[in-house]
Amino acid sequence: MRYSRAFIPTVKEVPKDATMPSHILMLRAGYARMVGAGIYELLPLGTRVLHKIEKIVREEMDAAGAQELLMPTFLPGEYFKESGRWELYGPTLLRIKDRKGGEYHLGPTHEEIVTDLVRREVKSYRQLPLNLYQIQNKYRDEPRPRAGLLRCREFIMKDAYSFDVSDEAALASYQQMHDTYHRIFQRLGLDYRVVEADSGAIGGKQSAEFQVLAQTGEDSIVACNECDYAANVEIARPGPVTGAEPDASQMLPLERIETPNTHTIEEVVAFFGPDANAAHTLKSLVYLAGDEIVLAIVRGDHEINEISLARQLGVDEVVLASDAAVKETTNTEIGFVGPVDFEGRIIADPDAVSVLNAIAGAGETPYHLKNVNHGRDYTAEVLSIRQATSGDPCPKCSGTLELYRGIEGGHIFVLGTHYSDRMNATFLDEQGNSHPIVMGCYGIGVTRLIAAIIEQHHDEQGIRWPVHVAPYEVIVTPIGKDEEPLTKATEIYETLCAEGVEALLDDRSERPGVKFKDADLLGIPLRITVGSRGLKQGTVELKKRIEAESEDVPAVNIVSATKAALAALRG
RNA sequence: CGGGGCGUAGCGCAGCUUGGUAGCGCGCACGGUUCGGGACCGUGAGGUCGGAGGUUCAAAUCCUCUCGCCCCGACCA
Repeated sequence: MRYSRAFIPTVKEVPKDATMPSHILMLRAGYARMVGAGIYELLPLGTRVLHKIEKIVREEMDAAGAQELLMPTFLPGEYFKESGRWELYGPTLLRIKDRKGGEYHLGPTHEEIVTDLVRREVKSYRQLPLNLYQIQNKYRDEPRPRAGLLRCREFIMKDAYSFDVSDEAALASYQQMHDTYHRIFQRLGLDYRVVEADSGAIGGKQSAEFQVLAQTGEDSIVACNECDYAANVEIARPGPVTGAEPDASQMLPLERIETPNTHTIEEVVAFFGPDANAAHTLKSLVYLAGDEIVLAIVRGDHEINEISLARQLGVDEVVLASDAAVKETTNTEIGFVGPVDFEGRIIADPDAVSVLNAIAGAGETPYHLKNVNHGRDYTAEVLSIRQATSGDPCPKCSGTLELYRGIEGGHIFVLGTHYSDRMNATFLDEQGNSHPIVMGCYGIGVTRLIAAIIEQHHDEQGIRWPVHVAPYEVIVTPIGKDEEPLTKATEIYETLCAEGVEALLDDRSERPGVKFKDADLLGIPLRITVGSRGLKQGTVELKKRIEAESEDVPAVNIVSATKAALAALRG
């Protein structure tokens, strides 16, 4: 491709609405443009990267025996009604009425549609196992789209569905996808962790997330520094903690202290001065669990795990009470709620119970209590309800957990017969007996991965694509106003193209600085600079985007040197 | 949905407090000088000031409503 004819609208200034590196760079380097909140255009460069990722995904899926198909995105509502997700999905489902008033929606994921296909076409165990996948646009009216391509309302997903005759066979399919995903994520050049995760609204028994490590990620995960344990903090449990009751002989008398304007743990700690720290305080949160009001207590430096709390209380979810509700039920402003004299159910984390002479809200505005002790001043049901965090013991070995931020790039599930039961998808076994088909589903956020790769591969100057996904492998940059560099660069470019190298020729009549800046911004892995200075010695320069220094190469050898450098980058 | 912020030329912004000719930088077009890390000079094109209503002789500016976008939270494969 000749740059002078390419549609690569780069921008010098940082777009106002972008804050994350991948978002900023995709806009600045001309890979994408926004059309609406969570709705993006992929420009030619972005589309080339998309196709590179899709190619890797297809190769690995096909190698695993999965078969690609294409289902519609515009769907009659009946299938989601059949499974119950027409209601369950709520406002996230983008609903449409046709001219006759019929109810339709755009597909957020396709368990129902593929299950319908399979129940119509698959009747016998002889037709199983089966793994069907597609790569297409998905639609979810997210409550809060954000960060460019990381969370969109329209996005491209690879979704695969496996169908098996038994739980054991389904687990084998799941394991195969697990392995396939490892190969895909490795080929994409990503640093990632496979973590245990909550299976959420999709319904299912077992699931694992492929989390791309990035400080800007939305998800928090913990991973052991010694074994392979890793989990989303949504479900991670810290390893054994003592939960020891404080030593009664060291308890100090309770003190009530006026503490105006201390609504957060930080403010409380600041108020009590240098001796206080968050681990010495109790965080009290009022939750609605079904019809019941529950006070949940964790240590001030810990975060509560709402999923864990809900499960142990035996409810679907717990909802943090609104400011008004807290005031109504406790007669206390947010920030001053506490366990002492609280009338109602109190659940406390073991680490909170162990705190000796803690600082806690007094249950009265604007006071806090000093020297609060479990057993003496309040009594709680002790349940592990906090999120795991850095420094916690590993639940599986003697190692220590580390906290990471991650971007959910893929998620695989064992679904069991959740959908096949509801939709009556069955097969006949050797004896002619009917059984529900056992399913699994496997997603990869393809457009999200474009952003995730950039989050891991960039510097101050721009993107640094791994070769396997770069829109072009080489950019040939003639420098200077003379004819020779352009002539020579064109010759090199044409030879590279003929040899199957994906090359971009910067034939624009721009000054060198502009071309270098753009080349770095675009993130092309290799740059060949052709200038009259070098040509006098018969050399051109070869530079890797990920290295600071360039290398002089005799012009006659540049094609083979380029191919060698590409091979080295491919690893 | 709760909290905060922002909508003025393609992009980034000033102007608004105190109503009175719509500005700057980048980009774009043309001419000239330049040419190894986002050059310089000159000329020029380009704006219903997000939208609607109101106050006023007069609204980018004041008031009301509304739409959109971003961030934090809630929520969410």
